Amino acid sequence: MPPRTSSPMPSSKPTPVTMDAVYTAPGYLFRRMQQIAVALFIEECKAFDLTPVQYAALVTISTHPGIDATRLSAVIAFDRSTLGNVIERLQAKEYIVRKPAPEDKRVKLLYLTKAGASVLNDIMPSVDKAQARMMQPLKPADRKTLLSLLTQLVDLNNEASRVPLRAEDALEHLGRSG
Amino acid sequence: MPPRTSSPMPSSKPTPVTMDAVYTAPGYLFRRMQQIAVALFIEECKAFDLTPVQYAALVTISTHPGIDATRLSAVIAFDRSTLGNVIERLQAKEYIVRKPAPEDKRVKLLYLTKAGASVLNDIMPSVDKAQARMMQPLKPADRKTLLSLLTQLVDLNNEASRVPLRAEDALEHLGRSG
DNA sequence: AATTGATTGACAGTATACTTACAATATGGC
DNA sequence: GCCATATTGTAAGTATACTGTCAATCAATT
Repeated sequence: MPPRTSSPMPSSKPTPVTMDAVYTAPGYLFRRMQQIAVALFIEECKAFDLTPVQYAALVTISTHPGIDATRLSAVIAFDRSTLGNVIERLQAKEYIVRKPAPEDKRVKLLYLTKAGASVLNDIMPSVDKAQARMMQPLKPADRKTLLSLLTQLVDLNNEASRVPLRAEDALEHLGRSG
Repeated sequence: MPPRTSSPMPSSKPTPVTMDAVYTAPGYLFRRMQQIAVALFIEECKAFDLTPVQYAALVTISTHPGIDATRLSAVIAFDRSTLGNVIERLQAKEYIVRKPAPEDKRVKLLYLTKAGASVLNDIMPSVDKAQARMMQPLKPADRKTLLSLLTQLVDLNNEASRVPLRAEDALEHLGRSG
């Protein structure tokens, strides 16, 4: 972060504030891009009535049938409480079912229904289109650079988020790789 | 987006899904980074009880005293409805006041209070620290590259979001630049 | 076996972020 | 001056995204 003024002298006066304090902040730019990403996803996928979060949950349940809610939250770095509502909605749409785990009465295991597998299969091209659209304005080389830096940054900052990604830990017992 | 399988033959079978459908999607990475950015902001600024959105609103009201809610939403690309709640909270904390506009009975103009100006001045170093922390894991050259690409991408995708940034339009009548 | 501590799913509460709708008010064309 | 249209703030409804807390359950230690 560059200093907010070019004044070389310490001063007791309030620092003059400009909109740069917002517009050039990485946090603001990430918020904008997330906003844009969600808007494009919803637009491309409106025929399917699935949100980005619901899509990520469906993908994960598809690749890890029988996963429980807590592990699912760790695998996609969602908040556990938030995920409860997401699961309810997917269940209401009959895209997933919950079965009690026989060996642990606390746990409910998650499985795709036929309708869930079908919608997941059908929505894929639209998801890809949305993902492509948000990167489209950049030159291909710049897209690669951005994606690479973003992947690094998310990985290196993993512990900073309240809900760190714990893919490996969470999936140990399932004997599957994501 | 690369094809999801290497199968050269068309097939009626469902496409096999892997977690790459989530982890390598730019939209997922933007969501993660936003999550991380908010977490770092809250952590660094917890002494001030301000959220990132409330901070951005305060900065804008500070640089554009007498702005109204609709214009404010355009300047920081917030949803107008969402902003209503944000303004209420800032008002409850007595960081801003709303005064009816004399020439238009619909409009309420926004101004910082002394307490608002004070908290904005005081929180700045913590905000800068949070912004620096989220980029810290990258090498300085990579930080610059990422920030540049991100700025370009947000700008070029502006119209894609439901609430495009309209800084200039919104501020024409105020005779100020942000 | 009984207690301690951790885990799981659920719930309440706050804060974004969007949708649609609506009443009050302004504005422009006529 | 009047009327269709647009704007402003507000509200209700949905969906994330987090904070807590809690009861039920399980596991680990004594």
